[in-house]
Amino acid sequence: MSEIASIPSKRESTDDRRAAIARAARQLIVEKGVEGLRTRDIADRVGINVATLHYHVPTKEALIELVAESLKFEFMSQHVVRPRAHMDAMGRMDMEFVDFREMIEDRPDVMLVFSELIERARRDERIAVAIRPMLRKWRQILIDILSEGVRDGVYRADLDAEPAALMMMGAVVGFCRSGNKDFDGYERLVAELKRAIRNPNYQPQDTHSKD
Amino acid sequence: MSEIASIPSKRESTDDRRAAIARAARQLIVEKGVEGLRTRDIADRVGINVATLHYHVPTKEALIELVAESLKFEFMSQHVVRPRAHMDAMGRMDMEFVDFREMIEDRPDVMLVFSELIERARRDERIAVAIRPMLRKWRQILIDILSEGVRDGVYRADLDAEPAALMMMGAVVGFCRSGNKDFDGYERLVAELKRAIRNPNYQPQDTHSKD
Amino acid sequence: MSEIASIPSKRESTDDRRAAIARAARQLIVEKGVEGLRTRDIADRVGINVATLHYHVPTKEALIELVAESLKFEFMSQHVVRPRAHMDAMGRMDMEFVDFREMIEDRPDVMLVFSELIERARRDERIAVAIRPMLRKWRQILIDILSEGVRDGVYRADLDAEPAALMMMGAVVGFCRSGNKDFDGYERLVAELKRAIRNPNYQPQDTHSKD
Amino acid sequence: MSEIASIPSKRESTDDRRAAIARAARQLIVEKGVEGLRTRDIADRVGINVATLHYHVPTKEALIELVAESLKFEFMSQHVVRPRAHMDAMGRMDMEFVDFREMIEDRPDVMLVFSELIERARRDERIAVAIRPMLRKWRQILIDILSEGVRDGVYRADLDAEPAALMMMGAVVGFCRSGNKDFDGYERLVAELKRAIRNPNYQPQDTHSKD
DNA sequence: CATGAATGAGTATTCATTCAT
DNA sequence: AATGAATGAATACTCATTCAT
Repeated sequence: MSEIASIPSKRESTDDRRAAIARAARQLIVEKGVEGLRTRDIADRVGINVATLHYHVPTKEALIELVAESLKFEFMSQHVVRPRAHMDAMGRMDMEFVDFREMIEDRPDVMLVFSELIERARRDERIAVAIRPMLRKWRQILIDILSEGVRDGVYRADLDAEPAALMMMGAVVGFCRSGNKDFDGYERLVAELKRAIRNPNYQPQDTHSKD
Repeated sequence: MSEIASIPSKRESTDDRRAAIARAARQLIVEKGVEGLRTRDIADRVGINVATLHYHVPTKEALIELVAESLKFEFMSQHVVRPRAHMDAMGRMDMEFVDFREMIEDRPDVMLVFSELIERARRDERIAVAIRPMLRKWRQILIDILSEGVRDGVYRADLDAEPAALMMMGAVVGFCRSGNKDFDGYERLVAELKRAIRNPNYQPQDTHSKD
Repeated sequence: MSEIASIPSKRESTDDRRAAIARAARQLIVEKGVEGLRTRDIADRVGINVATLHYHVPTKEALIELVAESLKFEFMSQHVVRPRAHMDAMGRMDMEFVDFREMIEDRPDVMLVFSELIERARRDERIAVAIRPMLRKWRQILIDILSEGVRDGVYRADLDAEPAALMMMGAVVGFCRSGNKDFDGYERLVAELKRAIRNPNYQPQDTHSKD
Repeated sequence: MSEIASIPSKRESTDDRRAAIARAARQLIVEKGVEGLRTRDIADRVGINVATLHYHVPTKEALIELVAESLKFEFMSQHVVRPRAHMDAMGRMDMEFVDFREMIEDRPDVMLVFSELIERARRDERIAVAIRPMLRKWRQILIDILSEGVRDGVYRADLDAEPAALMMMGAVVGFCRSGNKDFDGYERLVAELKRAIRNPNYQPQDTHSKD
């Protein structure tokens, strides 16, 4: 289940090996970037021979696709775990920010690798194919929340959901890219984003909210 | 900078060569990324031998620094050209957006290369040294404008200038990174950013605004 | 042939497997040459795992020997099938040409693989050991026929059987090597070979001819 | 001009290097076959680094083409050196055999490499492109001599020049392929070939022969 | 008998960099 | 200042072979 460098664990199933390889590759991408990624290093970290690596993942291209897929899986499963249909727009947006913070705290490699792959996707169609759906889905979730929020009056009436979604994504991705580990900074950014979209005239009449 | 006006050709060509090399390198970074950058390709594009390239720029590291410097020069000179001290915050912010649009229209490589280098700066301190001042200066300019705007009442009173600046930078950089060439999209984004920070109660005709 | 009739499945399969492997190997040698021969490809074509292939044929060298043996078997059995002792030299030579034509028509791989192995035999003594007897036997058969034909006056009196045999072998092997599938060409070649050796003064109606 | 393994000879011109590489490659093909040819070995024998080898000959495919070309050059220049127009068919054919013997004695690699490439040409169109003209030219020369000889009555009237040419080529190539260094054998073969085509009724002293 | 996984020893090719001219 | 030639150190990928099950 978990081989961290030192544990040799001979003769694993391909699925387990591929998972371990994806994990090691992601770590290494964080450390050295996609350009600094070496099959040898990955094999070493997994504790297998390079040839064994190639047995499970035939080419480096396939390897990067594997990384992209592993990211996609992790990234997209997020919204499946906690059902949010019953919440209002603001609540769901809050959940987004909480989830995101959780991610950059617990699995900081996700966003860094994601950012690397975004850069690479511009020139590599195969990466683009794996990355674009993630961006698209994220954007759509935000657009949906924002649109609903505008309809319900919690967000500015003049809010244009599409660019607003891009703005939010750009803001948080930009934060992660900078390598900033300062979570206060993250909270200040989130607070500002919330103010940027909220309807200043909104009266939380029936629910009588706290703030 | 280093060439003495009276000596016309022999001595100054190094600087010319370096400029040409920087230009070619930037083009190639756009096409293939920093990771796909090859000294041979640069030399070919400049029309010189690889050995000659190394004569002018000794190592690849120095080359990337040269690129970063050339970017810095271009990026930072922007705000020097047009004096803006006399304008109000909103006007200056508008100028920012116009300048930025001009840049991505006229020299689309600037932002793409910039984005590449941001990614690289995370692992390469020498790049970081060249890149960080640019980000810092940009952020400071935005913070200044935003702070002034808040003071003058044109921007939201509850606007937190620092994260707001990051938000704006992230939004436009994110737009460029996506490789989007749709300038309508850019204008929609800019419009949304303006609404995101503006003071909804601001009376533009009135010079001394009220709450 | 080697499996004992009463034991039906378990024991005989190794021989069957080896035969199937030899067949697949020969096909692949025709397609890609000995140098392009891959154990994996053979295993795939036979429908077994590479490890299984190695169980039946331990090394690649053994594999090539197996191919050579299979060729030898096929090649040398030819002259056993039809008893020819009763025929005269010319008739037996005709049979040789007919047999050969049958072979390159029905099992075109035999000569192509043979030619590959001849080339390889020059450097690989183990292959030479398997190939040389075939060449030797073939040459001897031709020498015998030619010698008899000379004795009987059907072939030129000044014919030197040994080099003549080499000439004939070289001619037909050369034809096959070229990858030529034109059987008219083959017949023209054969006709020329026959004229090249025949005794121009031979009187066919006369059974006991003298010079 | 001549670097034989031990002489390092730094900084040669590309043409010289390519010639040396072709020479070394041919030696190695004789020793280990095309399939056993290793870029490293060639570089070692030339006395250069592998990377230097690739500088002069970019890929292995190009290397084999270079070998084929070098062969072509040597093989085809043969008939240019000594003008033979004034000779009669038999004389010219004799010259062919003498030339050929000279070749297998002085440059025994030529025919061995040639034979290797013939084998390879069946699957590699690029090699075929270099090899086929050689075969074609050789065949044409023989056909021309044979046709003239038939016309002049020195060769059999029923001789079919085309297959006869193939027969002769096959015979001598077959001789070389066998790795036979026995020149007596060669002479016996040649003698037999001559008898195989000659007109038994030809009167040499008589200039205007009769049927 | 069969197989999925593993591996050592290659193998061509790449690339930044250096050197002699 | 410029260049053709040269090179060391990598690098992804291959392949026959082995091992545990």
